[in-house]
Amino acid sequence: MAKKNQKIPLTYDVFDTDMGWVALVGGDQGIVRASLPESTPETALDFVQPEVNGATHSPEDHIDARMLVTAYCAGEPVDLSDIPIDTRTATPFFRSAWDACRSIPAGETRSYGWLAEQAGNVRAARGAGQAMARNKLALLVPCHRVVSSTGALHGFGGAGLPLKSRLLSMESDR
DNA sequence: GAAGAGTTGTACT
DNA sequence: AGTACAACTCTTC
Repeated sequence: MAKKNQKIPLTYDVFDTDMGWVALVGGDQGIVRASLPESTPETALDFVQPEVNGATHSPEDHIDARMLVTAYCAGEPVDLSDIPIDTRTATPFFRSAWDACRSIPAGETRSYGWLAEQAGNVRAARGAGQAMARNKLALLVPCHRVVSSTGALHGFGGAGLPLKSRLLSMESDR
């Protein structure tokens, strides 16, 4: 008990969606880490590998999250913000940025500047971008709805860019 | 349209 | 505590 590092019991789950396999890792407070839809469950798990290490496979604990994410990937207008997320490991700025990002309605896009302003400082657009970059909650935080001020689809780590475009198209077409 | 400078925040050493 | 890095935005050529 000397350490104040409270290791909460983590549980993970992997399931197949219309877009691919998604892995979720969560604790008592909510989802701690989530992966993007991948071609194979192995890849999805690899995305959350640092968290899965030591976690227990408990699909029952993420039954609602699985249902929501599955519906979302199928094109259903579900509200992913219903899924509880645990951002205790992140800084207040990140938390605010993610919260603001979840506040963006489906089909709409906001700029990093807007996100930064919601988080506290409009000048912190770069920091806001980093908040999205370090976002561990993938689909749960609609970071794909955040674009640059000029409207260009920036960043998204490469492999996520096509997915971002696809998600935007799906939401916009809806 | 393209290039360069400026600011803020996080992570690592 | 200081340094390095980042998915930005704005001003100027």
